[in-house]
Amino acid sequence: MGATSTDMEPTTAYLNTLRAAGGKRSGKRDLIVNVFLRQEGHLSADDLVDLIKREDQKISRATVYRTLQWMVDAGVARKVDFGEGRFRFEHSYRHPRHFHLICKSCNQSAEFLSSDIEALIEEIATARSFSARQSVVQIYGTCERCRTGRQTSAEGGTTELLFARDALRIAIATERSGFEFYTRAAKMTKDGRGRGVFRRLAAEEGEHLSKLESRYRALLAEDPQLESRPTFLFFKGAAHGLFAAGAEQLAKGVNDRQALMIGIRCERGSHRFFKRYGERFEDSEGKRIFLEFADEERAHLELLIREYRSLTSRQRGRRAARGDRRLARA
Amino acid sequence: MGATSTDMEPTTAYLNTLRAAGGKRSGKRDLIVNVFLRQEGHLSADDLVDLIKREDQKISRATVYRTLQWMVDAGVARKVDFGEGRFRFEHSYRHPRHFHLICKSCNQSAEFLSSDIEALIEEIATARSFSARQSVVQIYGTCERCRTGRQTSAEGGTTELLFARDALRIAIATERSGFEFYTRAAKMTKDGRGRGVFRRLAAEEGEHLSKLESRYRALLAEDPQLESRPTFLFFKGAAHGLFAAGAEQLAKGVNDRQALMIGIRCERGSHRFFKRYGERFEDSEGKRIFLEFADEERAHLELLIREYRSLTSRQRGRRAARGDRRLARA
DNA sequence: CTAGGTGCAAATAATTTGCAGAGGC
DNA sequence: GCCTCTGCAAATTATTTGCACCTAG
Repeated sequence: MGATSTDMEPTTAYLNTLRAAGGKRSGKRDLIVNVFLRQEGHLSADDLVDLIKREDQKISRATVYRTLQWMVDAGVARKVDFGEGRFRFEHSYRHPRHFHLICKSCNQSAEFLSSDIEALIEEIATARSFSARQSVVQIYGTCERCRTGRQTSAEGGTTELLFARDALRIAIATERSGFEFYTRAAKMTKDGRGRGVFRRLAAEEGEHLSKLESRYRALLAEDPQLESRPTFLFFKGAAHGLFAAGAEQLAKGVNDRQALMIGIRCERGSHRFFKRYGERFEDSEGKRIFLEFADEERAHLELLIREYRSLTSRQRGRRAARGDRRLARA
Repeated sequence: MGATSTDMEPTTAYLNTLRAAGGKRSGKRDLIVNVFLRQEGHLSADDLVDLIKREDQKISRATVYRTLQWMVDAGVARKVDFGEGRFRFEHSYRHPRHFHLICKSCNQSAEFLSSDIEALIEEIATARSFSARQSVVQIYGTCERCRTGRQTSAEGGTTELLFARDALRIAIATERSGFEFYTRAAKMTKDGRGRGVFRRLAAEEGEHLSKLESRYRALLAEDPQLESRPTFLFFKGAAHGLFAAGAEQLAKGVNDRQALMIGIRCERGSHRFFKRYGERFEDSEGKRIFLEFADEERAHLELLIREYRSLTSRQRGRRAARGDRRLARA
């Protein structure tokens, strides 16, 4: 029913890309694909047949099934199974893989993503030496609306906007703790050159932080209710892991080499996180934010690694010099 | 194919319980249930029909379906959906709810449990004010055997033994860190009475630890390969969370009240964990271990809470006394 | 005797397939 | 003209149901 694609252009462009990729031809397949992409939510094959019938009486159920299969192969659609004894389909355009909350009472389903769960799943697969291609997480139960009767707090909104919002929130939290981390590290580093590196990184993080904050404000302008909508992307590491943990370690007192080490670990962790999610979402604000970020973190990472190498080689040199002196004394 | 129920007695006893609960009568339903319970793994309705046909030619497919439904209602079986377009069934006797690794290549499925994932799922459901009744986690991909061709490291083994093994491992790790925690706490507590409490708890944890260790050895005797089988129950908190985190906090230096507080938090956490998993597994070694444990932790918890109250009331008394003196001076 | 259990065959429901004709390039 | 897509109807697969009959309590 919803049928509100913000604009039609990207859809067409997107389809052309896919048509090329799919390698097959088009006829009224286009009609089916277009109707499908106009919908939002999870359609059963039958739902789609009904919708198509409104525009073309003589379309066959078999064609709809065949087109659905084609869309799945082409990557336009994903087949999802809510245990109803039939499959449903959701489109994947500007819509990353995600998990589901499924209400047994109204049969509606809500979506979420949890980096923490994904990380655990990866760990488990590795521990069992299982090579995971895809995973399904479904929470069955009763949604708020069905339980309380009344409208729930600002449901819905495009996944695209929600993803961008959460991406930005996480990016901001990370930048903030990165900024703190480098500021603190700069204060406690004895080596003059290392101090310079940390200062420079702190400055960069600070600058990027303000850019992100203004981008966040711009995003809020697009949908006044955006801030009150429920979380889509869960990631505990954002605020508490990564740099925050690093900052805690710093507080315990470390030497310059250790500080660099911690910085490297933090940057590597956040680079991985942003890369993973950046790659998941084709052509969207969230993707751009994450990939830019991943790039910046990679640059920092490289800088830190260079600095680490330089520091250890200088230390080795000094140790060698001391050794020479010791030899001379002997 | 497997068909190795360690002993037949518990199955029969179990069925009697259920028959009473189910409220319905038995005929060749018993045959179907028995054949079903003898199998292990995930059977499709059709697999079961084939198996039954071997023992009774004239049994009807419909009866098998009806009995399967009855078993699900009675709690003997669980219906699982691996997205094949049909359902499979697994029995729940001595077999807690769990998650699945599903190999797309050989269609075999392996089981696991992750307390960490479950905790995250609960958190997400709460954040979205969704009341979760049940959740599904499925990892699709390729298993080791299909990938490497050769036999994988000591696969299989009853879920029951695996669960008991992992339950014991976690219990031992927890006791160990609990022991360390209380030993350290006793050392640094100034208040004489509080020190006594911590010492007593340390002694209890130590004693229980050795009991658990001998139980673990006994378990290993039941299946020589047990120790090399893959992990079934994943729980990061076991070693690193709970008491270990508490011990770390202690190391930073705290006063007596704070030490009690930390102890309370740790005991509460482990009590919850053991209760949750203890309740999940009916009539098994794993269940007994976990519930005994939950009980012991609860007792400790109560002791700590009593001590905390007593300490704060004594402090209040002292503060009041100081206040009186101050008033007298004025 | 009577509620529920059982077999058999027919009904559903979701999805797939064979085949002859239509359409794009 | 060739290759693929499409419609239609029949086939397949998984599961359920109506109905007459049977059986345990």
